[in-house]
Amino acid sequence: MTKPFSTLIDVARAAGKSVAQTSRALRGDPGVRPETREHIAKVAAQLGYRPNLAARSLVSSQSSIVGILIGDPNNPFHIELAQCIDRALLAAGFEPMTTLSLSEPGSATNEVERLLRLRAAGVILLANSLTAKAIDDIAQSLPCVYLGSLRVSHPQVTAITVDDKSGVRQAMEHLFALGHTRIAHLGGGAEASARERTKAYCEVMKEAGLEPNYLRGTHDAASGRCGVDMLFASEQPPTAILASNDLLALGILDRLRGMGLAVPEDVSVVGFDDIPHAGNSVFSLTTLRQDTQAQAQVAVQALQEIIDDTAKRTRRHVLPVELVTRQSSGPPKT
Amino acid sequence: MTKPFSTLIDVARAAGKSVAQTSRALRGDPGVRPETREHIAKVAAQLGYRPNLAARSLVSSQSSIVGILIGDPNNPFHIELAQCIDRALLAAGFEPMTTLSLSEPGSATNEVERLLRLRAAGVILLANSLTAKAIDDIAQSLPCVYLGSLRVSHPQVTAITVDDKSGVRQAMEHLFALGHTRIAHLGGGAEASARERTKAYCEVMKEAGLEPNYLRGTHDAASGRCGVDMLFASEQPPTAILASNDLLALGILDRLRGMGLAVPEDVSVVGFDDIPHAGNSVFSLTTLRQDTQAQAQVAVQALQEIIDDTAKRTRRHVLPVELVTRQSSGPPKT
DNA sequence: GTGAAAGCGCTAACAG
DNA sequence: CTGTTAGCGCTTTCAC
Repeated sequence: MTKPFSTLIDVARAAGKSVAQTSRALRGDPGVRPETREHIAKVAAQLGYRPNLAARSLVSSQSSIVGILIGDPNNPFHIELAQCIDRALLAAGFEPMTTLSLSEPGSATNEVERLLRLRAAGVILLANSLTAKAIDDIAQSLPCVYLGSLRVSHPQVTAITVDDKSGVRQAMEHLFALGHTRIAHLGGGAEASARERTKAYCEVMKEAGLEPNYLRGTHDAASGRCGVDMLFASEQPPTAILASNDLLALGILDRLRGMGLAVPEDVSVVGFDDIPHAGNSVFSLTTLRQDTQAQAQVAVQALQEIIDDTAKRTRRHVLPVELVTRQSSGPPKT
Repeated sequence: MTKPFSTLIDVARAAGKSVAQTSRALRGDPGVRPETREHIAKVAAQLGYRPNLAARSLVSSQSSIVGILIGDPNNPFHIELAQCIDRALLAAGFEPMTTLSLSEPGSATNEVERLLRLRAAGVILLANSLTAKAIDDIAQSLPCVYLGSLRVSHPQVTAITVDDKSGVRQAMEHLFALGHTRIAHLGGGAEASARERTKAYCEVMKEAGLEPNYLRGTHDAASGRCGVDMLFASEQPPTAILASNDLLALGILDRLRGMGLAVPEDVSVVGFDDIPHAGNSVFSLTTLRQDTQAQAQVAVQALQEIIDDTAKRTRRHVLPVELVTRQSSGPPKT
């Protein structure tokens, strides 16, 4: 157990070549004769040689590790997105390093600190409810791409955003077309995308000459249940509810059912994200689908550009969303 | 941007001390005068010094990175478990590195290869459906702890197992007590824990003088739906179904509802894991709760022991499960 | 094409 | 308690 790994020197010696040439050969550097390269490769394989990433990182003063900071691990949508990013990162030659334990306060800072110590190549932030200042700080200390809406006031951070406004509009027009007017909205927490959606809801309602009726909670099922209780405490309950995300919508569906209200007969519900569960026939949730693949692709490419310092002026990428109509929405009873 | 990070030498120079002493001070090594330590710490903080983990790893020839290989990222239970492990690892001074993209074939091997290049301290495998041989190979190349059942024939791998047998027995006794005799079972895929549960089901049925009636699929909702179709194609459908995990159970519930069957009036359903969704009133699933915290704790401690080479003979840890009774189980109709 | 040699930032003996 | 020094494994000039 004294020397479990063979080194470049071992390989060089065994191949009868110099370390320099061995290094070049193994890395695919052009300046090596094909037969030499092949020979070295064979010897390396034989010795079970594995490059020591730490040594490589030390000499090049940066590693290929890229952190993925998941905003909410309990949200299947974040997991799906993270998976796509993981894959895209791998394809681009990075070492993805996902962090799940972002629940504790200040852990994002801790996580970034760890990435900094690792001399990570960059970090991808998934819809974290971080303050704009915190995101700025991170972006300043290492290449960073943020997925999710971001207040326009922060142009120095590269953000991949989904078109929240258009999504909300699609959903609302769907409900209007169905004949709804008493449309309530349950919003999310501190994430900028939650704010955007709530804002868009208010806009659309006002445009239609209707009074916005909304509450803000957090992006989880519990908040959805709670929201229903509050919404239905009024004497003029809504006939449709637009949720800021699917988890919230699932909570709404759950409570509605618990109260003996039928969906969509008594109340229509629309979500946002299209998480896997949403398609279940128990829920069959009408929702707004995001293209996670595309988001991941764009995010990784944007990160690469920041790292290469070839970042274009386009520091904001907006991707479309698409309405998926299922059983949870229908015409109002009256 | 030529030198974004200050080094130990910078700190030493600024503090008027030697690198050795600076290193010791910053690491909390005993041989440093308190005031010296403080002074160095202050200077380091001032300079925004961050130890280069790569350099540290290089000289000590191993890093503190520990990989977490999630078996199925789409299973909330795995995510929850991974989160607990992440936290436990962090608390033990390791750098957790979770991998989500384990869906592709052979990716576990790739992932391990990456960890090896990183000279990772170890790896924790979450209920992967890896072959016994693959797990053995991994365990041989770096410290490894497996969470989930493992065939007894592989004593060289340290495994943290939940008491599947006792869990199944609890569930079955609950159903027996309710009056069920036509109890079917939907099993999981290649993971050893799935096999264990199916095996236990058969045992208990036979003990009760009943004929086992089961199908095996995979640990996901789709498989559950499909299983229901097959189970109810017979002229003597079951009055209760024991699912190998909650995802499967959720799929069962979903299809049952789609077929117009009431739960638990027409059919009782019991799951395994107690994922967050299981408690929703839409599902209200009777299931077997696992103590993820405890599992994580034990896993990290076991890993530590392997690394320190103080591993005891106890290479197998079995943790209890507890039946949580909810609305999805009740007496049969007849 | 190829090789020799100079470090990357840090820890761990070894001396004082 | 403190400082000097020798590498850890690798990439990278710079010669040949």
